[in-house]
Amino acid sequence: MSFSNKIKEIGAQAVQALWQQTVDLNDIHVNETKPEFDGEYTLVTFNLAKIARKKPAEIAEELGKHIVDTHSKVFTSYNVINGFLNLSLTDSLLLEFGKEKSLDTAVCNDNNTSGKIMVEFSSPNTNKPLHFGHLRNNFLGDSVSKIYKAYGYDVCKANLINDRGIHICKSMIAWQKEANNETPQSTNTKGDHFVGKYYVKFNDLYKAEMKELVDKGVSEKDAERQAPIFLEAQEMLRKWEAGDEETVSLWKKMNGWVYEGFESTYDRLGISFDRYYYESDTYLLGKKEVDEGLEKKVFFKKEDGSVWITIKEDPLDEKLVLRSDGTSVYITQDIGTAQLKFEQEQMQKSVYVIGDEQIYHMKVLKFILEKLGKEHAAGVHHLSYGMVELPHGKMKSREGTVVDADDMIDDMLAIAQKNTEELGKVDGFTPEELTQLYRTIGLGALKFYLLRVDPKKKMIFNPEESIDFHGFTGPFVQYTHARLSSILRKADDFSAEMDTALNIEERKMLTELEKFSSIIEQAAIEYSPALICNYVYHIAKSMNSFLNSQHILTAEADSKKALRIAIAKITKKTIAEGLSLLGIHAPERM
RNA sequence: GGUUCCAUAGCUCAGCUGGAUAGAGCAUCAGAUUUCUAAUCUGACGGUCACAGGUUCGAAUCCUGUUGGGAUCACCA
Repeated sequence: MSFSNKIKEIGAQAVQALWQQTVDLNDIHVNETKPEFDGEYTLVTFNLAKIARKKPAEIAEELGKHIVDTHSKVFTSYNVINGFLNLSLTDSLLLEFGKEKSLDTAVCNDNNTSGKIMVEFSSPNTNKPLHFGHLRNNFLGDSVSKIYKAYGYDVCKANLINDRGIHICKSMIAWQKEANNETPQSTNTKGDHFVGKYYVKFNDLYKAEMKELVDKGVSEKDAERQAPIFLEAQEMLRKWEAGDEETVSLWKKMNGWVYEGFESTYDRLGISFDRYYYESDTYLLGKKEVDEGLEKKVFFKKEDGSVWITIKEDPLDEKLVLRSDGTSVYITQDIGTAQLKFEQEQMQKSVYVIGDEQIYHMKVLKFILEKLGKEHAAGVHHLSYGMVELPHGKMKSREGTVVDADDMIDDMLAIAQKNTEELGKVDGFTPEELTQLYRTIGLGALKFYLLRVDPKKKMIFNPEESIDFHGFTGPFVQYTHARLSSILRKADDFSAEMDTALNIEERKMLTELEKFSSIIEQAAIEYSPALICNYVYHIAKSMNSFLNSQHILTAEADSKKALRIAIAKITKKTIAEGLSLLGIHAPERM
């Protein structure tokens, strides 16, 4: 149990003993003590005033005395300031923690909540390559998966490929019209970029046709629907759903190109999945669910044959679940996918990492699943995140105004290389190790940059300003890890009893390090890798400061040396494990 | 218009279920290296927490309203 929870329990027991009142653990407020006061943890007593019917200062005084008297192994002393009860932990408690965690095992192993969770993320469209915004999705999903695993869950990472629909047909049409049978191989282009090029091309053609119609006096809205190339795309979707051989084989060919491109990007990012779902498989399941829902009167059919659900009566809000021509829409396949997922994994929680522009869509999906009486509906959670925007506005693949993910990665690796070379830190590495190091640092900077911001906030990325390597960044944390590794290598296998009086710096480090597992718990509950970023940075910063004033290898006594080596070891492990929850590697040297 | 999210230092962001004098990084300025990795450390400068009310011992945090910005409300995905 974490120190903080332990103190809450002790506090509650003390209230019981002193005033014969039962308090909920949530009503015992325990904070970190502000640095200007003595102590590590502070118990807030204002809200206990009613229970104890005394002034806060008196409560704090009595509680402090009682707590320190009855738990002398945990607390050494207390002080009361303005009604705040500051408690100091005993050296022995901190030393015990230090001894236990400096053993050669993982630092975090005491979260063992059981349960199964599926995290769906990435979920790309097969008509365009990944851009910078998608990276946020991928990193978030990957990190949340890792956090839940550390939290004690059985995790299944899922990728739902949007491999069907009108947008795919658009790339196919443009390719048929313009490509003269050229392929990624013949043009030496990465498959996803190759196909993305034709998606952009379709929109160029589409726009030109629309303009022509508008010039003839057709309204813009009608022009959108009447443009011949748009009608062709619609026709192609019908053919595809009907199983037309030629269409399906073209579709397979072009999707194949895209998958190759995606795989290479995932590989570079160090991201993998346990299950892949394809909408081309699940949309039929969705139709089946819609049929069943019709029987159960959850849905209703309009005269033209389209199928709807009523979300709200007043004001009327209806949602289409099946088109009048019998083809499925986005939500149809989502209903099917949700069912398939649950049949396969029987998970309690199902997280969807999807941009916040789909909040309404996900609400509707959950609503429909509930109406259909699906037991897994309750576990559905939409982890939404804000758009990544450029200083000039949004990225739009249709218009080609995007920061491409592959280009971004290349840039980061180049910057990592440049910085390393400028600092003259390339000696002693083989060329292969250097390539690996640049990848570690470059990707570390990129992932940290995108994960450190609260997911629900939109973020602005200025491509003109490169991502920093100083301060609150991935490389800063990685550097601290490398620094500690270096010191620990020099420490060899030094061992000695570490029982010694702790100074304030040592107490501070150990107290901070102890919070790791509760940070993981909180990050899991809030689905927020940003909390891990903050914590891991905080630890790294404290450690660098610690190293500035506390000598490790030349400590004044063997016991001190042993203690500080232990602190260095725990910090190193905490950083490495924390970074790994973000999908970031911690280098031994950099 | 309905729904919903956001607004904190010049910039990018923390601030947990309300707690002590609102914190980091970047930028600017001034320092620290014969010493375990200076991709580091120490300090200075920088704030009407969008605005106005309310709740209470106590509000950046909760409630209401206002302003500004984003998203969404399709037989698109």
